Amino acid sequence: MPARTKLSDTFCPLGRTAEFLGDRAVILILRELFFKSARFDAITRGTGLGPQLVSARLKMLEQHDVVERRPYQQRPLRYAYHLTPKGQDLFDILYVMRNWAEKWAYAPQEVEADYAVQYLHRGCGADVGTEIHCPQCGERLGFGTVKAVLSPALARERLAKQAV
Amino acid sequence: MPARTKLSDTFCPLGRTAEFLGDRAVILILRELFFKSARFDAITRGTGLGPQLVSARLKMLEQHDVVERRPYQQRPLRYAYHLTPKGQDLFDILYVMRNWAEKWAYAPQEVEADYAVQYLHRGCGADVGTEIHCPQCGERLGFGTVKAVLSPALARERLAKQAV
DNA sequence: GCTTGATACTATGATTATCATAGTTACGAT
DNA sequence: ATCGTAACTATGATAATCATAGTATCAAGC
Repeated sequence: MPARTKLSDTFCPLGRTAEFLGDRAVILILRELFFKSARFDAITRGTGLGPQLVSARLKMLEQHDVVERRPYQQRPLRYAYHLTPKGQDLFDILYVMRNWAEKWAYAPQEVEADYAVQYLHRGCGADVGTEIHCPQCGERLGFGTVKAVLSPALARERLAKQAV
Repeated sequence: MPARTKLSDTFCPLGRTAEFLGDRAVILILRELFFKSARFDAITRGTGLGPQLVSARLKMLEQHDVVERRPYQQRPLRYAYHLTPKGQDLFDILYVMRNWAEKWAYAPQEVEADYAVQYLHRGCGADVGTEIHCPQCGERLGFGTVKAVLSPALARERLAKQAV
């Protein structure tokens, strides 16, 4: 295909995230990294993707400072991949993706357990469930429960795109 | 390219979400729908994508029961696109994607406002910020704060993939 | 009644991303 | 000296995406 349209120069934060998280390969690679599969072959096997794709994406993620390549042995020299703080903060996104699938996208046969992946909060021991909550009042957040206020710059950008 | 590897028949909920959310076009289209741009041309212009792509993705999302096509006028007959409950529950994912970008992926020039999009909880009025919290103790959730417990089926699947 | 405009798409050909498969490099071990 | 392991790179086929243009249906204006 022709070069895909550039999205990263937008005031919309979601557009910028979509630019590189809107990619099956990236999501799967991040999953492996969160599961502590740090080595190239483990990532390749865990994702089922070809090595060129994995290689290309890891390089890209490294450039974006999401992933860091560190040697884990000297002879022969071998590198493993680790999440940077910026990459670790992507946890929220993968966590919420999991939430949605546990509720809506069922596995082929299902189910021995309530969840395919159960998450327990290390701090208090609670099962964190599949919802997100308001930090102040604790009520469930979701579609319609929040009001979006656009910055002037983003509002202008959106308006311009709708003009004919 | 050859048909891409099928991901949906996995016990991993994240893999199933990645199958169709791991796509720039889908994320952008959902953004427009959450912003109440329901009509085809509004979606096309708002995303900057070609009409064939938008058309193909909307059909796909309709098949997955994420989007619903409803007539908004009779003559000439015209349809608009709306999120189903399943689609509305994707809000959490887009919300958290926005959180990450507000913190890590800056816009070209920045910044007139703290956030490009500020979210206020309709229930209590609070700015919901950019973090997610434990529903029980209210502490911040993130990388390392939760323990993942895999179901037996998913654990077996992961083990099988790592075998040589 | 003929043209213009709006809306919602579909069709075409060029270009590029991804795939499966195989090959490469560097070393350790047998 | 060959085999094995780990981490990739190279190649050619195929499919997805893009820009651009075109189709279909009706309303409204001249």
